[in-house]
Amino acid sequence: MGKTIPEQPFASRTQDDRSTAHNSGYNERNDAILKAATMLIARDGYEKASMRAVAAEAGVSPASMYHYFDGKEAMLFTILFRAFSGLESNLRMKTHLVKDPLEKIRIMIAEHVMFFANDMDGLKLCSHELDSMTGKAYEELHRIRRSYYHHTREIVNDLIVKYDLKVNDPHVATMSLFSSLNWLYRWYDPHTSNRSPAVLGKSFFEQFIGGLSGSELLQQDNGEES
Amino acid sequence: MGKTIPEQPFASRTQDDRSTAHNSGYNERNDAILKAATMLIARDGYEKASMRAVAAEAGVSPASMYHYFDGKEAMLFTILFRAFSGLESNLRMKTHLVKDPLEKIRIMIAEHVMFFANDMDGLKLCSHELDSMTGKAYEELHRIRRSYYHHTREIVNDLIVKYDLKVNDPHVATMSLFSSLNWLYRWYDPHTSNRSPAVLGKSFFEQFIGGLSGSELLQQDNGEES
DNA sequence: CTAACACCCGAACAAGTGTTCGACAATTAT
DNA sequence: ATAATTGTCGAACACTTGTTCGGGTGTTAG
Repeated sequence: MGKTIPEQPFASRTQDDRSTAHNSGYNERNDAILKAATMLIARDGYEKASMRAVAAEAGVSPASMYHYFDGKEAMLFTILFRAFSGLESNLRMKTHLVKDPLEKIRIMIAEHVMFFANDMDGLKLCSHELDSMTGKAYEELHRIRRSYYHHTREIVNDLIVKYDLKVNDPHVATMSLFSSLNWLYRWYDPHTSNRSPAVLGKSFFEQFIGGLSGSELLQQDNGEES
Repeated sequence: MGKTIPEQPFASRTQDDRSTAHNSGYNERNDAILKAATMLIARDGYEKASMRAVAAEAGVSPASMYHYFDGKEAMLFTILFRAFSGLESNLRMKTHLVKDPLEKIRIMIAEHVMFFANDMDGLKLCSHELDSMTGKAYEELHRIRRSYYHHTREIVNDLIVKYDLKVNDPHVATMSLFSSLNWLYRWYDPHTSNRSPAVLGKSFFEQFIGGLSGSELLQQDNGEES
């Protein structure tokens, strides 16, 4: 019941102020901790992955972790912040010069799947552990997430307008697309599967467009409301 | 690291042997505990929802809980078992007499959404807390889940054969459908939304069929492989 | 040389965890 | 009435949790 973290400020940038141009060893240890934490939280969940276990995996003492991070939640925040903002800025970059919304949404799906393949654990945490955050840290991550959604949603809107699609419910369609992408971590492992990320992305793309366009199988009664 | 639960047998039936036809008060308390546990685990997660909190919510002392359940994991098992097997048996029942696979898949989707609307917390746990289970209990739940998938997958296969659909990847299509359904708890609340479960189910159905059928938007080059 | 600073850790702390034990009341069976 | 069983709980146990404290290194700055 009692909130452990009252209302931490949570500096937005993940790059730490502590690295003062000298001392190259700092970021190595910092990243080692983040890498260990990402792996263990992805495997065991945020609550079950203890600081001691993360410290052991990173080859550091538990006490030393607090030299790099303010606490456990701040650690998860850094992981999620990097993943979320990487996802969003990558989308912005890759679609910036593209005009056709059909091509834009194709790129968005392909890039998301690729991003997942390159950082499975990180994306799993984005899908599974966002609720472990509280307060302003949660709100900031949620903001980035919403921005990612809005960006995608605008592409979908342009798509509908340009190709004059009769879409039943654009919001449900967009949420279904995100569902497919966010659920990936439950069944798809690019290192094991015979489906490459590129092929999987293509399947998602075609299904999404087909779902938007509708099917000739459903032409028995059209546009009937009470 | 040490496994708290070595390899519990986990009797398959959730109805307890303790109710010997008399004593009507037993099941009341039993269900009150399960209801409290479902709510708190859905809200706080399995690890964070403590036995003491569940006991307080159910109006029972922590010690009394062990008169009804062997432990915390056994409690979650009962919740998940009821939800999973309810979902599966309901699907089997509702599609048993139906012939057309198109109608079958329509029913499957509608029933799943309805099932979710009637037990949001329970279905959330199915999507979010299955990994909290271990050993044979996990395997048993996983078995039911797989059975649910296989049942759905067979309908999809029949659908493809009967309507001669050119589906790129049936497995990916089916997983996308499950993604949409399992991701529901992240964004849809039937008590708040203006979309009724029936309407939402219809949208899902049409999108899924459209995704299977493909779109005329994608006819620029067809069937080209290296 | 001295002071400052980043870095690191063993040990401890307070709080919380799931679970068990023993005792007491209430109900049921004989 | 007596015995047995069921239900209930306060108190405690053993353990883990995130975190802090004090005191160490080793390196750099003045």
